[in-house]
Amino acid sequence: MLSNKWINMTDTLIDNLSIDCVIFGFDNEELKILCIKRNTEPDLGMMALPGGFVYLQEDLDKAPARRLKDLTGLTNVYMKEVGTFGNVNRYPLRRVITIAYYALIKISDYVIHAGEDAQEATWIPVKQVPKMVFDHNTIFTAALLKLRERVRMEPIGFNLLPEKFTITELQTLYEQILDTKFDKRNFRKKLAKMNLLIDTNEKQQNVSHRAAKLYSFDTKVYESLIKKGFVFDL
Amino acid sequence: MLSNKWINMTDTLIDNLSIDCVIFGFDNEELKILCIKRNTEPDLGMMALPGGFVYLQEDLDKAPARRLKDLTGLTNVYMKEVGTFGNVNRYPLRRVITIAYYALIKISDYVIHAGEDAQEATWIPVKQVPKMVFDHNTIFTAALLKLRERVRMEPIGFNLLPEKFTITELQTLYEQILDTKFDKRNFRKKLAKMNLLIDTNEKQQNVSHRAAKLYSFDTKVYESLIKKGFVFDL
DNA sequence: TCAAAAGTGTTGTCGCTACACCCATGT
DNA sequence: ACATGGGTGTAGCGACAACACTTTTGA
Repeated sequence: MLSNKWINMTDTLIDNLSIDCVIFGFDNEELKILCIKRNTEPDLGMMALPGGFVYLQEDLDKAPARRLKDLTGLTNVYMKEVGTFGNVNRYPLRRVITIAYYALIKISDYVIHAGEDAQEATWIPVKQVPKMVFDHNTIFTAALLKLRERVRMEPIGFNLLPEKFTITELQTLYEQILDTKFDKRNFRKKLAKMNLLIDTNEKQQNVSHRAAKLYSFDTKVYESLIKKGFVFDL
Repeated sequence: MLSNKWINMTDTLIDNLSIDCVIFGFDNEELKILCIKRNTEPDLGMMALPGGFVYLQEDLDKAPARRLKDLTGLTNVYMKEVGTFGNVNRYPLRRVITIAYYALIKISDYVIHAGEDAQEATWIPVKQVPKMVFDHNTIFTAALLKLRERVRMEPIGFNLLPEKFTITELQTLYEQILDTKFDKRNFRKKLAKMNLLIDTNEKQQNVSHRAAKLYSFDTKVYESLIKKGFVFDL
């Protein structure tokens, strides 16, 4: 056991080890990630993934959760490791390796909590991500690949959609993530077989066409599907 | 760009960042990993995964390759990242986070090069892995899960089998990795459809039963299968 | 001639894909 | 009434699992 009896190390940052977050969100049209403008040197003002350093007395996976909370106000967010990026010269000032994570959040939740962070954070469609600092484009690409891989193993839509959503929204989400098109009828059939959706008996409001039914996820079924390593091929 | 013009940093180790390797091998009967007895404190003499620290001037993924070469004499080995292990107290002396990798090697190759390393390295069946130091059992379990996941995406058998092998050996390998049994006929049928095997026109020697044909992998087909993200479900 | 593993086909079931029309709602 | 997306069923095909016997070889 480490002890901080003699020296208070709680606020000490490890300066050769950082974390970066690829935060995915879905606005019912496009899959997006949250980018910031750097407010420190080097490359002040350039676009970047939100990231930061790890405290000496902080478990590694707590660091991205902390960063995410600072930025969005959200806690208990779905978050997975993407991988490690450790080329010698990836960071210009000194040797820093970074651990990348991706997070899935509901944009609607984020909107409520926005503005707590001073940095300009913006949602950028994954198909229009600009040149970012350091190796952040590489990290982003790796994160998107991981998401595509994972989406077949776990019913991830759960984390990106609002509490109540239409089946078309769910289908659009999967089409955006996997960059494909699905047949509407087949999609609904497969989904139906999973017993994953609960009919809320509500409908869309104020749409200029037939209003779609709103559904929510059945958390129980969701948990058990994950547990048995279900393959979620849509 | 970092410069080592003024200080020679080539031999400087980063002391809060280590790598650990889960090295898988297959002896035509069981799936095994290579473990060592620690020859340094702490926990001298206990079983551990081979690992080490990273040089300041070394790309992160070069470190496990270097460690593997020191231990086995092998280069150009199939190697993938497992993940990062960074709990505050995982290493007793100080805060060290570790990046774990898994490697797939042909045991037959290893035997030839054995003995170059002073540490006692032993092959241990994955079903009989003992208590190891620190969080190495957690790392091993994560690596095995990754391997099981990956084995469905890439024809990994390639890396674990000798140049020439029988179909039964290949089947046994997959059964060992996934901890299941397959039907012999169905296994062979699916395999045949992939065009992945080349008949070497040779047979087993000195077996006290009907000798099996020896096959080798068709590297071309293998590459193209990987490229198109083939799902290798057996 | 026995033991031990190699090798080989068929059948039923299930899941997948492809495909086109009517329905509800707001303007 | 029209424009817009919501919602529904069927048929053919291919993939998969289950299943048992004959062949080769060495002892």
